[in-house]
Amino acid sequence: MSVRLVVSRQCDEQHEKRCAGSKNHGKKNHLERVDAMTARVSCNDCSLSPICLPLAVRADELEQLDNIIRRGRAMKRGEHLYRAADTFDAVYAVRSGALKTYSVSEEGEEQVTGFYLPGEIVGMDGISTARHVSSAKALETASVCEIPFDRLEFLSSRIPSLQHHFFSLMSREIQADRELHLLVSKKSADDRIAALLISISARHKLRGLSATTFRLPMSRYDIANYLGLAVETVSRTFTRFQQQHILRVEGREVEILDRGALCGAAPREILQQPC
Amino acid sequence: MSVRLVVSRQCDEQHEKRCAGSKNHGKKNHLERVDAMTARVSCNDCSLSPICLPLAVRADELEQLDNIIRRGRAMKRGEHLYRAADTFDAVYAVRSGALKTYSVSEEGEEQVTGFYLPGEIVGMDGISTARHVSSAKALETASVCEIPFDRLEFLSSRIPSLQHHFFSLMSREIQADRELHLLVSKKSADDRIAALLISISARHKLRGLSATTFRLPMSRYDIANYLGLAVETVSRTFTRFQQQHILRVEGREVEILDRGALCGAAPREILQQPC
DNA sequence: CGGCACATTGAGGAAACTCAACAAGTGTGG
DNA sequence: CCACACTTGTTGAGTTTCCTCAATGTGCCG
Repeated sequence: MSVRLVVSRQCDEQHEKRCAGSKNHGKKNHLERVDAMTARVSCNDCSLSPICLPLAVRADELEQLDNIIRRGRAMKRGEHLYRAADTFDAVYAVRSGALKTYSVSEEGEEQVTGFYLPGEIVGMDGISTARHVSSAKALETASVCEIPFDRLEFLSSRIPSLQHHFFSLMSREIQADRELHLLVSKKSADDRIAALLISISARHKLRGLSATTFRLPMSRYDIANYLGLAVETVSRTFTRFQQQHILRVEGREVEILDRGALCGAAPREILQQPC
Repeated sequence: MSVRLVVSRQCDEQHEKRCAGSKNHGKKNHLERVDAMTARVSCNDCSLSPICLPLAVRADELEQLDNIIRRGRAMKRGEHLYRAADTFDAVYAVRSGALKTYSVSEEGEEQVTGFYLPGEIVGMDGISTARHVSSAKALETASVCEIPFDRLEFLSSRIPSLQHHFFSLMSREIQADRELHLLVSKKSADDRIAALLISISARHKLRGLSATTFRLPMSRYDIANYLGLAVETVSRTFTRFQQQHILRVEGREVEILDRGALCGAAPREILQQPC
């Protein structure tokens, strides 16, 4: 039942077309060198496969999926994966590192719309417009797998479970947005920050990492922006949580000392899971 | 200050080329005439077809779609279409009237997550969990067409344009949520209310109804809840808009007197189109 | 007509914002 | 290797927007 996957297949024609149109064209070669190891790992050998796209397909179908994916594009901190108004032709699975998505209003104010950790899919908001409506930026050194959307659609119509999984992913994205809506429109600053911490904690845990100790990939500004708060409020809340022995915070390093208190502050429906 | 909020969750006119095939015969003011006959009208004869699901399929495929749809379920004001935790097995196209969706937090507080007008699709948030995560309730006398989701998935894998349209719909839902996020987390009460009014106005216009004079299907409480405000704030804002001759308000009847002021007081690029 | 949900208006208070200053960490170039 | 600019984060003081509480008005339905 196991399928051996060809490591290479890096440059099929779709890929070339895409590269040609990409603004980041110039960086490609450099980046592929940088990440030579991870770039070549097939889905089959990827540790993220249980929580990433491959979970939706049977082993014997995985090769088809594997073939359309361009793996391991490396990104440096601050680099853009795509920008608002870029043509949409792919979605991306985060392989390592972390990204944020954001849009910019006409006055130039930024709105952070999401944070993405390994195994999560970025870029689904551009489907309807054929252009990205937001931008995606690496919060730290990261790498992503590119999944050309037209091919994914084609494959989806052949593999029902993949189609379903993709509907499912988008549905989950909607759910998450609704929970965020509740958070931002009804909850206090404390609740919002607690909820974000718990969410990140849970996502770390899902990846087999510590649920209590982790490094926040984003700045206070990003947190504040995402949650609809002022930076100062975020900072003060962290300080207070620390005084109350709920957290230990040192810059971006966080240790959750009293999960119960956090959960109490943050309603649990935000987490989709018991605290 | 500026806000972005989509004109319509699902049915703006910038659709894929695929929709070119659908004929739009007489899309007049049918929406207001809720006659008993509507229950039996096939998609083919439905005045909403240019902005509803049928726009995604060719004429010769429409019959297949038509066959899986259970049409014209009538609902009375306050009646539920589904409730959170109900098993998810269908999505619904609003045929007439209006619905709201909402979830209830553990503390029992309600969070209104969306308003749905004729031609829009409700219920897509339940796909990933196989259960609805929110409830949908009629704001007034309404009727909906039920679309069993497993059949829709099956059909989607046969009709690429339908699959794409559905991805597109969900993507648009995500976009709308992101814009709402910006609105709620960054904008003033004035801006939020202005943006909602403009959104509803635009959606009415798209349906061939007046963009300046319309009746809000939802209560002040729902508006406040949706926008993350107190009812009193909504009320006061309406009053002030009226004093400033931006609106004429009489209960739920609204007339937009100064669209420019609305757009400026809240934003012009809400619409991705001139205001 | 009363009962009830919905809506408006006023007064006072509080959570979070803005402004401002400062501290610490990061990177760049001389 | 240090000086300097710059970004990021923290803390304080005063202000503002919006919320809460409370009272009253209005329309609808049995």
